[in-house]
Amino acid sequence: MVLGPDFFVRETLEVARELLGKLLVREVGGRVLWGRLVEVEAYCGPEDRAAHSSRGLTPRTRVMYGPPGHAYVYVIYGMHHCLNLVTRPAGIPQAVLIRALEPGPGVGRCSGPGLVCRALGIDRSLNGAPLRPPSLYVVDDGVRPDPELVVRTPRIGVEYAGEWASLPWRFCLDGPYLSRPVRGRRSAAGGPVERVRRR
DNA sequence: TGCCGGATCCTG
DNA sequence: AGGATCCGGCAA
Repeated sequence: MVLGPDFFVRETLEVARELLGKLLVREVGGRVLWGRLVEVEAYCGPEDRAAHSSRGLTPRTRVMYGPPGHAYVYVIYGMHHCLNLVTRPAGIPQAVLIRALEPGPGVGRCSGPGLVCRALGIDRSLNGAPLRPPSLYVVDDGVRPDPELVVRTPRIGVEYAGEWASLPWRFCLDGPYLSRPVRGRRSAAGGPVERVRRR
């Protein structure tokens, strides 16, 4: 089933946790691209100093202040896109950053927020778009992730956010598709994970 | 109007 | 370890 606003309106940390294992689906140019969500981060503005919305309502953060179940897409470092899914009712500027997917058939490497957008053909034209077919949406296919594999860590790349940086608001489904390995865990073989060939 | 840093990725 | 590359936010 397709997840709608009543899924995304809830507590952002709860939405983030429950997004693990769901399918992110992108339909573009007659193709259906998808992957299973394995890494997300919760951004709980405006209090959360790591969240873009901690600076208040601006043209960029406008979508985060809108209703739940919409895409917030922004450009970072001048060359990459990052996809967020807006949570909470309108007026509460929070969202979940999509950091990594286990790619579906024919989909390229999706381990990292920029790579997710590259692999699924997501850019700023989707900023503010509602999460529903036929362009971009999230599907629950009934597969429940093994709770043993769910790991929480601090968020990536938000060192500037002071005490907010250390909160365990990154949610991972442990495995080979994370943007960065989870600390304190080893691969099944016990050795270093083989570096995936780049493209 | 101008400057500066960034929720990144890739190569050396 | 550093470069690519540009937009948004803030100061002036």
